[in-house]
Order: sequence, then structure tokens, then C-alpha cells
Amino acid sequence: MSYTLDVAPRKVSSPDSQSTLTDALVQLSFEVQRRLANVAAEYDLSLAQLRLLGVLRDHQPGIQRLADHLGLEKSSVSGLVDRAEARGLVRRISNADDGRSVHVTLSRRGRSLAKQGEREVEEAMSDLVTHLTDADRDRLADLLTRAFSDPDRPDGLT
Amino acid sequence: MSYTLDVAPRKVSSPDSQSTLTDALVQLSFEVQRRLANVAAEYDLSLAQLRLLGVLRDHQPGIQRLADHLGLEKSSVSGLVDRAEARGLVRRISNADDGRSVHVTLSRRGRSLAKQGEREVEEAMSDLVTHLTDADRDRLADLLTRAFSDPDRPDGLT
DNA sequence: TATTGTTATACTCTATAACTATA
DNA sequence: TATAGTTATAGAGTATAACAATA
Repeated sequence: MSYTLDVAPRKVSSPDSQSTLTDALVQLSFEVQRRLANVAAEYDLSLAQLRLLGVLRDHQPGIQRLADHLGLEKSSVSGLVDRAEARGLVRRISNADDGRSVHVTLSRRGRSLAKQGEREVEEAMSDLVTHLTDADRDRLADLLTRAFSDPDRPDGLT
Repeated sequence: MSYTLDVAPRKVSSPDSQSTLTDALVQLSFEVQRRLANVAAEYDLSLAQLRLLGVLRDHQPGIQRLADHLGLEKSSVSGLVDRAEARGLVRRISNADDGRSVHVTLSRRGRSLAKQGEREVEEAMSDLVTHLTDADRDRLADLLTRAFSDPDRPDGLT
């Protein structure tokens, strides 16, 4: 396999372990994204919209803060929020402490979708590892968590 | 953490192990996709284009076959191939066995980019697991490979 | 009739650049 | 001046539907 998502074996004499891991990671990422998009589609949402709702479950950030967190430009986020607002999923609330800024918050409906979506995502991910034993799942979670323990990875909405 | 990609802890009393695994998988998928997009951007490609080149390294499929493999509509792939062709990365070759069909093939330049891209992707994935020991990396590759061993998962370009 | 591919159309997502308002 | 947000513009990616050519 390769980063191509191929299942057919590459014509290469026994791939080294790094390329095996690379293929597994890449393939996994596409499969997870595909499943996330499917969950979103069940609610007639795009993946970007579902992700937005998920972020807002625990935060009421401004546009720029949201942009930093999502790794997007603020203008992109402005549009994302526009569309979500037009669909009644989120609202812009003015920020009492800073007249330039806003708080993006979930509407009642947005919150409901976020909650249902999270459940569905959990189910979709559970299905993905259905071939693993409980112990293996814990091992996998542990390995992935540790792979992410790099303190200089940019993220966080804290 | 949640499927939101949050790093900030959710206000929940010790999440169950499924949600921990869910979060890890979702977070990983976004991070891998981010890195893939970065590699693509180094060559002024989108992730979709890089993925297309990767697939074509070992295959010369028709549009429909490509669509099945990528999980896209044939019209979407037609456009994807249009843009890649306009950039001199791929070519449509007529199929001698079926006048309706084509073979999508890499150009010399496309092949070169695909090769370089694959190297870069391997490096990017290697960086991602830099915190894991060699043994852990093998374990991770094994777990992911086994998670994917579902025979009814749709894929394959064989 | 069924399949392969293209085209027309529409929408989402994203970025860059220029702008307004506030700090 | 610097920051937060919006708007204008452009392009990629994707889907649905209708179409043409071939099987």
C-alpha cells in the first residue's frame, strides 16, 4: 500500500517499516475523514460545519481565535460562520469587553446537532476498530495520544 | 479532548475509553491531512491532486474506476483530471479495448512529483511519530493495519 | 438498455487583498 | 499603529442532472 490509499500491493521488495506506518497513517486519515463526512451528511452538514459545531460546544471564541484553532484564515472562518448562522446553527454575540470582537455561540439547534453528531462520530469510530480487541483499542488510544504529546504542536483553545 | 480537535479538557468526569479513542483517531486524521496538504502545497498542489498522482503511480485507470477508488463522483474526477491535465501532470489516453473509456496516466513531470511527494509524505509522517520508540511505531503500524483488515471495506483498484 | 465520460450548474470551502471600526 | 472582523474576488473541489458516444 502507499499514501495513495491503494489496497493493491506496490511492486516493491518488502517495504520498510516506515513506509508501512506511513501508509497506515495516511489510509487511516482518509477513512476517518470519510466517516466524519458521512456523519455530517446525515445532518445535511459539511465536515467543516460539523467541526465548527464541535468546537463551539465548549467555547465561545471570536473569529480570529477560531481561525487559529481550525488552522484557517479569518476570512474563511467568517464565511463558515456566515453559512452556519444563515442555517440557524450559530449566532454572533457582541463582545462587551472589545467592540471589535464577537463571540460565536451555538444556537439551541446547533447545540443539539453538535451533541447528536458527537454520538454518531463515536459510533463511526467504534465501527472502524471493530476488529480490535478491547486491549488493542486501549493500546491504540495510548499510542496515538503519546504520538500527540509534542508540546510545540500548535493547537489549543485554552 | 473531543472530535472537535480540542486540546482543552472537556468538562466531563473521566471520559470512557471509547471517547478517548474517538478523539485520538479524529485528531490524528486532521493532523495527518494537514501534513499531507502541506506537502502538496510545497509543490503547489492541492491534497486532491497529490492523492491523484499517488494513485496513478501504479495504475492507469479510467475515470469511473478512479472515482470508485477515490470515493468521488465521476464528474468530480473528470474535473480533477481536467485540472491536472491542464497543469501537465497527467494525460488521457484512449482505451483501445473500449471506445467510451480512457486511461489516465502520469506525465513525466507528474511521475516525478508523485515520487518526490511520496518521499516527503514519508518524512512528514515520520515526524509525526517522533515521540514513539521504534517498537511502538511497529505496534502502531500493526494495530492500524489490523483495524483495516475488514474484507468488506470498499476500496481497491486491483 | 447500460455504461463511460463530459458538460452545465450550483454550492461549499478556502485564500489573498482591501476595507472599516475599534483598541 | 495594531487588531478584529467583513467584503470582494477568485479558484479548487464536490455533487446532481442532463447529455453524447459506445457497448
